[in-house]
Formats: sequence, C-alpha cells, structure tokens
Amino acid sequence: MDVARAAGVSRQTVSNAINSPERVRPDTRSKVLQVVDKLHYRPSSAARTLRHQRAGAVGTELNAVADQPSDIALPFLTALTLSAARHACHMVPFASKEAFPLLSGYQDMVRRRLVDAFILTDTHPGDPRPAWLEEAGIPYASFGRIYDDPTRGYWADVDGAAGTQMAVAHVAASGYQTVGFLGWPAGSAVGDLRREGWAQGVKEHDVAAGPEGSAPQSLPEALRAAEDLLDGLAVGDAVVCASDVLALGVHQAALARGWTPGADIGITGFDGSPVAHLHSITTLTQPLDDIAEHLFTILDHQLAGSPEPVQAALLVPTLDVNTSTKITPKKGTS
Amino acid sequence: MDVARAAGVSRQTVSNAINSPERVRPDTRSKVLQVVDKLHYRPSSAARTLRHQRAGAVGTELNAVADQPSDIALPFLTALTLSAARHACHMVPFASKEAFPLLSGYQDMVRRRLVDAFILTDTHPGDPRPAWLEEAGIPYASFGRIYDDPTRGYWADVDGAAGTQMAVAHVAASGYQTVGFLGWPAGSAVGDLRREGWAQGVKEHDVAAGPEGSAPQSLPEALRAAEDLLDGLAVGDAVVCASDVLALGVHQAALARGWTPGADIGITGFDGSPVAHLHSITTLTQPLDDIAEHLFTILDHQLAGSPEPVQAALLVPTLDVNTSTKITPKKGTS
DNA sequence: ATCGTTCACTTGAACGTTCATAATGTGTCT
DNA sequence: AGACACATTATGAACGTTCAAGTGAACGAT
Repeated sequence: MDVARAAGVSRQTVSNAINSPERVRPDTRSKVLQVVDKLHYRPSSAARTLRHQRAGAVGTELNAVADQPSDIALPFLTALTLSAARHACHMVPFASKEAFPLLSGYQDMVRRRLVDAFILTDTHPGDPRPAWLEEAGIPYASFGRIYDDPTRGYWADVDGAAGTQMAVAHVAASGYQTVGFLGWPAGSAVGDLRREGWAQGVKEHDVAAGPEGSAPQSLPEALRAAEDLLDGLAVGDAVVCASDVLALGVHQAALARGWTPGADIGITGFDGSPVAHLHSITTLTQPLDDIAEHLFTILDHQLAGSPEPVQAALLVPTLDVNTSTKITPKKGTS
Repeated sequence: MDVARAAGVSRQTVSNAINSPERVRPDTRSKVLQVVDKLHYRPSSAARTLRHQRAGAVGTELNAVADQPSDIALPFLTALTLSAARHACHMVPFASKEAFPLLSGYQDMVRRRLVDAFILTDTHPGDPRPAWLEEAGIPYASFGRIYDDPTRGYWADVDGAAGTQMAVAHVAASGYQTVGFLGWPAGSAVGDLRREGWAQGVKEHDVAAGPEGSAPQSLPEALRAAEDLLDGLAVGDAVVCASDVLALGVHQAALARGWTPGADIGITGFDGSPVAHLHSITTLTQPLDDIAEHLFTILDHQLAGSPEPVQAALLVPTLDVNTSTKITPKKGTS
C-alpha cells in the first residue's frame, strides 16, 4: 500500500490511524493522515466488504410498474440516501417490471453481498415480504406498518390520525365553522386511520362535524366526490382530506362554484406532496428525514445482532399552512 | 469454495462454468450449474470488484435541496436502474445538502471504488461537472446536453424542438385554429429550443401563430401569464406550452373563464410528468428508457476504453394525447 | 517410443482490507 | 541492570474472485 510506504509505517498502522485512532500515537496518526490527505487515499469499499462480510449497503425497490408513482417516493429516497451516508453506507435501488416483487430478487442481492438489508415501502395488508425476509434471516425495516403483525418492531410510519387531528385543530382555530372529511373508500388501513383522526378532532376541538365523502386516489373521482361534499357545506366551512390529490379535488370543485380556497373554504391535504405545494394547499408533510433515520436505527440494531426488540416508531407529520386555510376576515393561522 | 467441493471440481472451473462456458466441457458445466442452483450460489460482487478493479456501479446525484424536485427524476432513476441491471451493474444514488455539487464527493466515490462512473442530470450552461470529471478521468454520461461543449459525445437529450413541433402538428390536425405558445423567459437553453419547435411548427403546418407569453416554472406565475395569453385567443384556438406546469396554468386560466380544456381550447404540455396525467393534459412524454439505455451505452464505451468518439443522442418525445386536446365537434386526434 | 498439440481442468498469486497475534519499544519499579 | 507491564507498531492470514501459468491426459504425426 503506497500510503504505508509514503508514511514509513505498516499497512496495519494506516488502517489503525483511520479506524482506531486510540491505537496509534498521536504524532504517527497525524503523519499518516497527512499522507492520506496528500495522496487522496480512500479505503476500497470492496476490500472492506470482502473482509467484513458486510456490504455497507441497503437495498430498496423502486416500483417500475405503478401507474402513478408515489408523490413522496423521490423525497423519501433522498432522505434514505442522506441517512445512509450518516450510517456509513449507501443505498442500492433496484426495480423490476414484475407486477409483484419477487423474493428471489431480494435474496440474490444479499447472496451477492450487494446489500446487507432492505428498506421496504408501500407495505400493505397481505404483503408477503416481511415474512419472507424474516424467514430468510435478512434484516429489513419498513416505511409503513407491517399490517399482518404490527407487534414486529421493524417499521416506522406516519401517525395519520394525529395528522388529520392536527388539521382539524388548525382549521378550527382559524375560524372555519363546520369541518367535513374527504377520504378514501373504507377498508384501506392508512385511510381509515386518517379518518379516525378527523372524527376524533371534531370531537375534541368543539367544531361541527360536516359531511364526509370518499373517492379513490384519482382527480376526476375526487372532483366528483368533492362536488357532493360541497353541496353539504357552505362558505366558511372546511374540508380535511386524506390525501393531497383528494384535497386538489376539493380545491377544483370549490373554484368551479366560485369559492376561493382558503378565503371561502378551508382545505387541508395530506402527504406534503408536490401537488399540494403547486396548488398552495395546506398539507401535512411527512417527516421523511426522521422516518429514514429511524429505519436505519432499526437496521443497525438488526445488523449488530442485538436480540432486544426494536421500537417501532409512529411519527407525527408537520402541518404546512398555505393559502388554502387562510380564511378572509377572521383570525390568523393557529 | 463449497460449490467447487460439492461439484467435485476446482474453484476455477466453477468460475469458468459461470463466466466462460466455452472453457469447460458441457457435461461439467451443467453439473456445476446444477450445484450452483441447488446451493443458491451467487458470486460475491465485492470479491469481483476487488479482483477486476471495477465496481460495476454507477453513481448519480439526487438533488436534496431543490425546492421542487424535478417531476421526472424518479421515473428517470427507475429507468436508469432497469438499464443498469441490463448492463450487469447497479445504481448508487448519493445526495448532499450543499446547494452546489462538489467535485470531491464524486471523486471520493470513485476512489473508494464504490462506482466506476456517473450519470449527470440537470446539466446547465456553466455546469462545471463535465470538465471536472473529464479532467479527473472519470467516465460519465449526461442526461441533457453539455452546453459548454456540445461536441462532446457524452450525453443524450430530448429533442425539445421536435417535441413542440409535434404538438403543433397535432393541434393543427385536430382542428384548432390559432396556436399560441407559453414558454419560459428567454435565455434558458431548453426553453428556447422548445419555443423554436413551436415557431417552426406553425410555419410548416399552416396554422396561424397565436400570441406567445412566458413565465417561470411556477403555477401562480404561469396562471397570470396564461390569462394574458388567453386574452389574445378565442374558443377553438390552442396553446402549446414548454412544460406541464405552464400547461396547468393555461388549464386553470381556461377553467376560470369558463372554457373547457380540450373542447374549447387545446392545451399541450411537455415532460409527461404526473401533473399532466393528473389533470388530463396532453403532454410530450420523455423517452426515459431510451435515454437511460443510451447513457449506459456511452458509459460502456468509456469504460471499455474505446477511443472512438461516442455518438450523442437526441431522442424524440412521444405525444400522449389526453382530454386537453380533444376538440368538440370537429376532427379526431391526429 | 518420442514428441508436440490440444483440450480440460487445477494451482498459485493477487486484488485491498482488517483480525489476531507477534514483535518491538518505553517506561517504572526494584 | 534486570524484570515486568504496557503502549505502539509490524506480520501472517483470510475474505472470494479470476488471471496466468501449470499439470495431465488423449491423440496424431514423426
């Protein structure tokens, strides 16, 4: 190794100077580091991987088939990438054109020692992956509850109920009168929780519960549902929505009947997606950085082999107030 | 190596059976492959990297600071990931919170042998990265022209002019009368080319050139610009836009004056972004798969060390016709 | 029979790390 | 000075792969 030669020490001393500063004399260390700096030496991650039997990498699947990719997939991947760097590793995305992910794809990556673990996203009830990976002894952490067995601690998720409850608190404090809800058709785990938060919110914050409606995650259908919903509301009321797309539906429906979002009717979305920002809709931004960080904590635990169960985390989104909840004459934002 | 033992051959024969089939007898090969299959053996990519001095990985930077992440960044990354697999390698995303990318980040990844090359995105005039990388001898390929020296063959891009020209042809054929243009403020390389295509299109397709306007990539400003533009147009006319967000501005402005997009006024966007699909706006979808594939071809050339210059590629987007160019009574889509 | 050729497979070495352990230095106490 | 402890640095081995060179065996030509 040329750094060792240039510094007049052995390879191991170079290694120690970098990885175990306490094992070398300070002056030796600084001499070595100076040479490292001059030669721009960086340890080969391949050699490290080979030696440690650990890739220092985490895989995550990109959905290559979704008709509409999740709005937060990219910011989440970015958050993961930044967290990974903090944990001295890197992300390895993979994708397939299969409609359903295959276990073999996951297994191969581990066997080739390309990654040590996986971050799962878009978990849903009946998702086979957690069971697979656990059986195969492959560490993983999931963004989104593991519905089939939420006692497993291998996940972090957004507290949907807390989010919509915050939204209700906000519109109530802003002075809107009645608060309606536009959600997804009952039965989706995420959607039901978000509805729950609204229901709880109107109880606790002493505002009238308006009508509720539902539509799938598509603008035309959201628009139709929103029209019905607005028939049961009046200027000065608000609608809390389970997603930004649904909120956009309300937004459009409001415009169509001449109501100005915010001034005439309060609208809140959920996810902090580009759609919400584009249309100036108040939304609940998911704490992606915190989630990513927590998932890495989970992985570190598993990779370290610690037997104690890992805490799952339910993280509260932040309310991004925007024009769509700025009511005209009355009080300001909460 | 246990595969070798189980198959009763040497490690090298296993390696050959996998990598150089012609060097082993067919029956030996099939025997080895059978064992490989049974033991689920996969060669360690770390050991390969160490041996070959090649990571088999390509880095790409995720913008962690952009106020609004590019709408096509995720689909493009997905396309890259799929192309990478086809070229026996994988992507390694990285991100920093610096406003400007640092060369050192790129260099370190190569020195650690984490990646062999980079895919650049969002290149712009004055972008220092191509020169950096070239000087450092690091292979790269860019999605987007290398403006400072387009003779360099290390890029693939979308033919913006061809795209807007196609859009004009389409609205002309659909029966819209006058075709206006909403672009970005003059001076942006991409925007100027897209405007050029519109100007050329109205000349060639024998439709009247309507007024043109410009706005930055933000919905409120696009909306304002669109209002002015629509003042100069009438029902039955069309507007070709340089981006989907601008098109959305026109869409909203049209709705505001009671015009139904498509039926009353034609609108086309550019990029094939989720925004366009969400609002059913006809758009020019970028051929991301082809671009990714071409970029990998470029990288392969560089990594193979072939001296002959690589062809840059200008790829034509595809027109995704949607409601916003479905005119009421007249002819169908082109 | 001897020699070269070719084919099929095996062996030694090396890629760059780091662990375990051995060697050397440095100081302290008798 | 000698003995011991302890701090510091050096050496051998191994991680899994593949290149280069080597060993045999089979075969035909001399």
